Amino acid sequence: MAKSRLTIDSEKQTRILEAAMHQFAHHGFRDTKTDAIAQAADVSKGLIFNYFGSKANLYLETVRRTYAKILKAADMSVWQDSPDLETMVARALRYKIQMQLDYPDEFALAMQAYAEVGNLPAELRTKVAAIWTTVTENKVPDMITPVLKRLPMRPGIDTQTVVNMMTMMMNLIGEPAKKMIRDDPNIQINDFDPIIAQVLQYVRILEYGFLDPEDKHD
Amino acid sequence: MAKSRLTIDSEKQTRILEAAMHQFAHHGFRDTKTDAIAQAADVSKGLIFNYFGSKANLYLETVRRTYAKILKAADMSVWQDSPDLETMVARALRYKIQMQLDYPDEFALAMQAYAEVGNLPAELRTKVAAIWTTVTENKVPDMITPVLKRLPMRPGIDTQTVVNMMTMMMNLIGEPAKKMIRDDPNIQINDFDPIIAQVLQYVRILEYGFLDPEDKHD
Amino acid sequence: MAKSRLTIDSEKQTRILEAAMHQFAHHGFRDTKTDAIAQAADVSKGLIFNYFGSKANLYLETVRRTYAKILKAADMSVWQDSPDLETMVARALRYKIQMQLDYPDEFALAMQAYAEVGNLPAELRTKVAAIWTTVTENKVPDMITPVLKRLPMRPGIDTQTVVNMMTMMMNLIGEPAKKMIRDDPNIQINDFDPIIAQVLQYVRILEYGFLDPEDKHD
Amino acid sequence: MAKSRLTIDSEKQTRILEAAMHQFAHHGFRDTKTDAIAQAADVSKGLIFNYFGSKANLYLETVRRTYAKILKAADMSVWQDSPDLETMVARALRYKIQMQLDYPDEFALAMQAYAEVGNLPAELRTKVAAIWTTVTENKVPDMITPVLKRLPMRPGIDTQTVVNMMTMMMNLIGEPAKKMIRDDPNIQINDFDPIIAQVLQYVRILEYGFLDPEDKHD
DNA sequence: AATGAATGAGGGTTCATTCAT
DNA sequence: CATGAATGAACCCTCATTCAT
Repeated sequence: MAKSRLTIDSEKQTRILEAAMHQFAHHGFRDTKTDAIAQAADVSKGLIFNYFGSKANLYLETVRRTYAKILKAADMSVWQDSPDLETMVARALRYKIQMQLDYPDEFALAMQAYAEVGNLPAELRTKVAAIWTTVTENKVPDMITPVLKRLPMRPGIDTQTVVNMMTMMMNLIGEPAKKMIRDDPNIQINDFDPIIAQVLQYVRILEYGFLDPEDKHD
Repeated sequence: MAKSRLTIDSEKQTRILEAAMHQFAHHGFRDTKTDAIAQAADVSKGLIFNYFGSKANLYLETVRRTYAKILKAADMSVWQDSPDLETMVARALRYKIQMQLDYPDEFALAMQAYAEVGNLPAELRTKVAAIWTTVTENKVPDMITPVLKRLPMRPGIDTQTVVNMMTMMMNLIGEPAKKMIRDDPNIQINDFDPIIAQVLQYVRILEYGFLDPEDKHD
Repeated sequence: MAKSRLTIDSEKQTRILEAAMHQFAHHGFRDTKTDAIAQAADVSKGLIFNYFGSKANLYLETVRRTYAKILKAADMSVWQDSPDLETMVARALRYKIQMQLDYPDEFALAMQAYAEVGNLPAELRTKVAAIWTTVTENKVPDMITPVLKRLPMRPGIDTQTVVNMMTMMMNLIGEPAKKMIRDDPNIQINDFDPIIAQVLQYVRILEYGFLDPEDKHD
Repeated sequence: MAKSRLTIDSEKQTRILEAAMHQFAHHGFRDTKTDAIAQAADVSKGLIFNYFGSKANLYLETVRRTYAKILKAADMSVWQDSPDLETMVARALRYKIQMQLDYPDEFALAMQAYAEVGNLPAELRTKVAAIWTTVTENKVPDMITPVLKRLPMRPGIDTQTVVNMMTMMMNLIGEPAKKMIRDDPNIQINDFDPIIAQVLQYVRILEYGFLDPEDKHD
């Protein structure tokens, strides 16, 4: 029978996870030192290993919980009942950026983790990838499809394809937003209007195409 | 008169660069050990330093040459005179995948290097970024704009925006293609038809939009 | 609150410093291996770096403390109130040799450090030289001048010149004494009488000259 | 029967020894790289090992020949028939400095070798020390004794003691002279007058003592 | 004989992990 | 349970020495 190894002081555990999130987000897995995490969490280095077993496992747990936290905090319903697609996109993006402002470390880690999957030690890589799969497949509800369903699609268009493209476009803001937040931590939500507008342009092209239908050339 | 430095056995140099390419591509900079490269290249560790000075410099040189090799091999003209946009995209993608089949390690490294720039040691990061800049700014011709120029654009559409979107769509195949090649090294070019078809769907949506123009709803 | 650095086990620290002193004294900076120090101190190599940061810094610290230790132990007053110069010199030399017997490694390191300053890596050289300067300028009192002041100097003789010569003569015993101690670790203080007598001869010549004043030749 | 291993190109051998002398003189044994010697001698690194077997042996040979060269060049008779001791010392010092100007590398090596004996690898140390012993015991003629013999010595004064002291005093100029030459390679012999004068002061004290014989105090 | 490319043992340093207290 | 001092495997890089040509 497995004994319940350890009594965990969840306050300390939280401090560790938060410190880990911050460090991993900013330095990546390899360049984050357990020393730094321990110091930031005001906890002994030993405790980290007591609680999480290894640096790799701490990383895993940190990533897992970070995704969970983001998903939990996200209230996707906000933009459910938008009058049209562009309004929905605009709302969704504003909401997403707002979350990025509210949870900068969480988002930074999520993006960092996603970016560095390829660099992780093989075993860790697999597990992180697994988290990613689980999250996107089971947890993130598709908010786009319902909206699309209410729109008249051109015959022959596969809805899933459109969803994919929409998703890509909406994910584009993540990186520049991170940069903007890093450069000016006091930035306001309205400062992101230009990049939102850019995405809206993309969306408009998705809707109507870039070709001129009037032009009957050849 | 004393020679400036060192006579280089280009066969060994090639072996080193190839081994380095392979290792860096699969483990990234930090997790690649000079020992492993030496062993893979069937060369002593010392020689690597004789030839390249440092691990960082070997990485740099490997990346530099890999980009150069890819660019040199790429004959962008192939799809220049396509009858229409979709044909061009199809040809371009087939060509790109063919190259990825011909140069799997090169592409893997290129993608890996691009992905891990953010995690490199500061000094190295700068230099790799510089390579990237040089390559994209000076070497890679924009093959899309000329084709677009011959097409009737809807009023109000910014060409650059369309180019960006087209580029994104065309870059999508890289990652899945890498995976497919890794999973089955004997894969044939035709096996990629489905993902090419997928991209073509994306392109068609970019051209015509996904909304049905006939449907005058509300 | 987090401690600034590291709790130091001063017993281990002492062992390290002693081992370092011994090794550096006998092999010099370059040829002393941190491995050897660790082994001699019965401590892991890592700990040396935890405590001292680098081999160079360990050297510096070892030299610094060695000088301090010698100076602290030295009670210069012993020979202050000697009836005459030769008695003072004899007492000073016996005292110095006694110290060399009590602190053989310390003296060996002091001499080695002094001798190898010129061969140290540039940065280290500067710092060791600085220690040397501090010690001689601020710590070592000039015991000779006061005694000389009480003696009638021949007109035209510069006191500083005499002090220099006296110092040289008194420093002569260091090297042979070290050798004698190394050859026979159980050597007694009286065994050094001959070399002390030798120095006294030198001193007597300094005092009275070697020329016969009676001989009015040509 | 030992075969005469190798035909030696004595021109190359000379170049090697000269380069070695220069390098060893300026960087010491450990910090001199065989690469640097080979390059300076315009000879392959391999040849050095063919001719001298090892770096240590090259060092030994270089030191040996350097001492021999200095001794051979020195014409000690120059100051033999001086009217008095001080004139002899002055002449000897000027001559010595002149040689130091003529053979800067040789003297620099001699001094460096003497200074770094303690730092040499054990085996090498022994051999270098042996050279030193041989040279001083068998080769350097005592130029001072004859002069002293013509002077009236105070009763009870041991001639050898005086010789030792005279030698010390005369060796003092070596180090400052080296420094001066290094600082200004175009320095002239007369520029050394001050330090020669200083030594003469020392000599005068040796002759007459620093005590005032007139002062019958207490 | 001469070359210099190639070797690889070793050295200083880092840092995840352990374990005695 | 918590600590953090201690460990030591690993890693990059240097350079004397070798040896095929």
